[in-house]
Amino acid sequence: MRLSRYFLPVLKETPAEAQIASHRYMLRAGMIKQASAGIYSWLPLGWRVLKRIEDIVHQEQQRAGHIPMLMPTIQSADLWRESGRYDAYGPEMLRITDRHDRDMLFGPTNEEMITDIFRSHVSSYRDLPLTLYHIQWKFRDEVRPRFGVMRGREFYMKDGYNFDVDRDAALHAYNRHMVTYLRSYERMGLKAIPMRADSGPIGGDNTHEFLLLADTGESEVFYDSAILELELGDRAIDFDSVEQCQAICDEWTAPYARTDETHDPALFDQVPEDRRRQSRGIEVGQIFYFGTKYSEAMGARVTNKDGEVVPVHMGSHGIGVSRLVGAIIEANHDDKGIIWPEQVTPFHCGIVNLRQGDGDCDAACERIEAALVERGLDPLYDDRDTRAGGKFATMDLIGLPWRITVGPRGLQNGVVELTSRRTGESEEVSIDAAIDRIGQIYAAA
RNA sequence: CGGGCAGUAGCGCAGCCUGGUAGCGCACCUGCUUCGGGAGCAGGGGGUCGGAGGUUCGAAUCCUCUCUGCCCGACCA
Repeated sequence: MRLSRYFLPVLKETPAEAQIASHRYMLRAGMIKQASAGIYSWLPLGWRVLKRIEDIVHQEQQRAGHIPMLMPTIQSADLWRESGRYDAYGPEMLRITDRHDRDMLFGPTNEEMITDIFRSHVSSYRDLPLTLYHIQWKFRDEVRPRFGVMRGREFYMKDGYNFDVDRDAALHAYNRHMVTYLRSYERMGLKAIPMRADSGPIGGDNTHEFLLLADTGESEVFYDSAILELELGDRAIDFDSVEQCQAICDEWTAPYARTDETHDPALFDQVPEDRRRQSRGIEVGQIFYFGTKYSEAMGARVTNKDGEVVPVHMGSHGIGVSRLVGAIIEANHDDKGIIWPEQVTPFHCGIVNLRQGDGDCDAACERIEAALVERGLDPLYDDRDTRAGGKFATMDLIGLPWRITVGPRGLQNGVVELTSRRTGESEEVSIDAAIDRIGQIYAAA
């Protein structure tokens, strides 16, 4: 993509309303524009990151056999009256009336709707296990939205629902989700820690939330630093294997890790002192097993092997996709701007032409751009006729992990500069070597 | 929902106290010079001062109401 033809409205100055780094940088980098409190338009650069996160979530869910679908944003109040949550949810739920004076709502979550779909079409244990999910916009009318997309009213979330014949099967689904979540975060270049949590209004007795360590997090967290060493890597996982999923979950839940809601100082004291950590965290996902809470209320039953009609055991699982964009920035930035992990970066590499209009520089940049595109990568070529300083500042702000700088001085010696946004380290290499290096970096990631 | 603050050009702000018909920086447009970390000079465009009512000869400025946004708290993915 050529910057001169793109839409990247960067701001030199920080809008007054933005308090935390991710919000400031998302506005300044032209990723989002506020539409009203807690509601944002996603401009092209922000949209790219959102989609990359979404892609990873889709891939990891489907790898585990979970089935994608899409439910509407607007729901009928009737379903929510059945579960009893129409009254229980309170003013956080945005209630809408249509032209026929019917009560509607903008969905804050989809347990009722998915349960309705399930009960309409499934009646035998033979059709289980079943896990359906979608990635869709949600709305919660927060009293006080803040921190940009980190705590918006409208937000983009993956929410999945498992249906199983009994508690054991549902607990395997729970474990399976924990594994898919761990892998998803890892693939985004993040260290998210599963922590025992409160179930809140969704209900249920088994729940973990996943927290990203960041100073601006909303939760106080306590953990054993040993958990930071754990890595799934690219190990082969059989998601049908109860034992393997259980083993991975055991591994990740063995070290102490809790939020202030469930913190137990006595247990924490048993962690060796040099490994005790206290910090702040951002919640980027949560998994629940809640048994038959909704299936009983809404009559989602199947006939089991013994011919008995039983309510299905369910769980729900969420990843805050739009929130992750902000959370990743909170965990990856410096005083110049964002530093994207390679796995979610909006463009793989920036190309800075220091002397726009110079035949050699233009040709070299175009050659680099074409070669990277040829390799299936998305470079962002800053071909604007502006000075070097502005181009560097823009690249630093939008945080592309790699930058190839092309100038007349280097070209005379047959080299360009390859710079890491994260370390700031630069090296002078030939054009071909720069292209190869970028290619290799992304082939590995 | 309690407490606080703010709405003046796309963004950041001054002007308001002490009423006299709107200004600065950045951004934008034109020209010339410049060109490896947000250039310089010259010229130019853009605002019914959030909205409604009131006081006054006259309101960005004073008064009343209202809308919107932000911060702290309670709440939350």
